[in-house]
Amino acid sequence: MVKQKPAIPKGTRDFIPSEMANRNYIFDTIKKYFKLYGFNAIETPAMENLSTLMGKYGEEGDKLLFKILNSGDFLSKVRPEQLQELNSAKLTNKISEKGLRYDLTVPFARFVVQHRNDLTFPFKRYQIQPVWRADRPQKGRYREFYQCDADMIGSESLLNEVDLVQLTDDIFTDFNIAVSIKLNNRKILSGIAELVGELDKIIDITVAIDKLDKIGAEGVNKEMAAKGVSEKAIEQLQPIIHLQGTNHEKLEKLKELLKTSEVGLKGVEEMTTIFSLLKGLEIHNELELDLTLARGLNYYTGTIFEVKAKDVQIGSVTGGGRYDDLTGIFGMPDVSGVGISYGADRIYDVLKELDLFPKLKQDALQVLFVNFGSVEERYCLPLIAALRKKGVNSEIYPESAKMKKQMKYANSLKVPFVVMVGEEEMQNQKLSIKNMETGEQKEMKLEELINHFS
RNA sequence: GUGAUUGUAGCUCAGUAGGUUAGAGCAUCGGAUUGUGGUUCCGAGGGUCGGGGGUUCGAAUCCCCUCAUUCACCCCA
Repeated sequence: MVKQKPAIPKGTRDFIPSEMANRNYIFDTIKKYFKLYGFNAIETPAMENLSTLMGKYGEEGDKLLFKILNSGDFLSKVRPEQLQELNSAKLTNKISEKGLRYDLTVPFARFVVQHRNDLTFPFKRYQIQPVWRADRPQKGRYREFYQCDADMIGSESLLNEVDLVQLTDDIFTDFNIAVSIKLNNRKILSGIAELVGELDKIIDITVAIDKLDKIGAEGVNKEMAAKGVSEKAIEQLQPIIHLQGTNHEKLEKLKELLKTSEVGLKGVEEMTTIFSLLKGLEIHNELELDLTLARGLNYYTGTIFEVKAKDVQIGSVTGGGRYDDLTGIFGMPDVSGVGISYGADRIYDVLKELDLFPKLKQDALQVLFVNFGSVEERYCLPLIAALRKKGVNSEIYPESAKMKKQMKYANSLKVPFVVMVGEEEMQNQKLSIKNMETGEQKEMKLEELINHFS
């Protein structure tokens, strides 16, 4: 037999118990706040019909979808000349009709339309599940990762945006991660594009402006020119690229700059409202209107969010925004929603790098019974059952192995107490109990041991 | 998709001006110690040197191809 090297697909990971404890800490914390803000849990399947997923994430996103081969003889419906053509895109349509979900928002939109009769609007849901992207993995980027989404749908109120900012602030404050919460508005971006007469280049412009920190103003201008943005437009964009000051000051200037654009002004108005509402609240993290924030996902139409950890070099840990008509394509038009997605895996990386995981209390094994043989086993089983009934995690070592081996096992599992019941203890109706931390050993009755844990 | 990086034991890595049977630490198993762990000492098992081809008397080491890895860009959580 050929030995096979154990391996898992690129960009995926296993989690050992100690890592799971930390991951659960993240999920539990996020879940706690989701509930606190009135969101209810739902789940959707790992796979969706490709027709549901395709075309929602932009050209790049479509490429990154994991597609599932049809079951059975998937080539039976393909004509030989179609195979000859060697056109992957065309052939894919014939042999694959399902794919792994790319995010939780689009499946959620599908879910809302499909279950509209069972839901009360405005509807608030949270969803913590893995998503898959056929990206090239690198630091903080995985092919399978968990998103923790909170969305509200069926309400245009900007109170929802304010709520999501507060939620985000609460969550990262709890994690003790200093973050910068960046806000922008697609309407403002549209207004800017309209202003300079390059409506179709809006994505190119924002992507270029997004690189301001990295390549400088001159680099940004060069990139825009390379993408075919006219010289005049670039000239007009300069005051926007160099926009500075407080959020309030920026909005005031934008109001002036965008006075000829209806959409633009609407966006400025929305952001002004949001910032003004937030002003009356206690927010612990940095809050910034960031015009360079673009977000590639196609479906955003209003406010967009992004959260970056201040002390760790990693992609954004959270992102989201408002989508005015994501449900329209599934047959339920004019329903606005807004949502946000926390990247559990990146939050994990940040917490780990900053060494911020709390010392978790031991919820694993608390008591191990040493196994001395078949007579002793029989004697111990009811004692263990009694301990378990009292909620004490206990077990007996499954074989009557050497004492040293059993103690070593207890030690590596960090079991706080080891119970020894041999001939002598059975006669005295007592248990020898060793405290593995101090090394102390005492004789006591079962009740005394139980009391120790209550 | 583009550009780099690295591939040697289960894990982390030494070892290259080409030269006998390829090493260490950790982990595992056994013993010192047949009812006492985390310290110590002794010992054992475990390797197609990522794969294929080439150069050479001789390749982990040099050359070519290939696969994988990690990182950056793009994009994103």
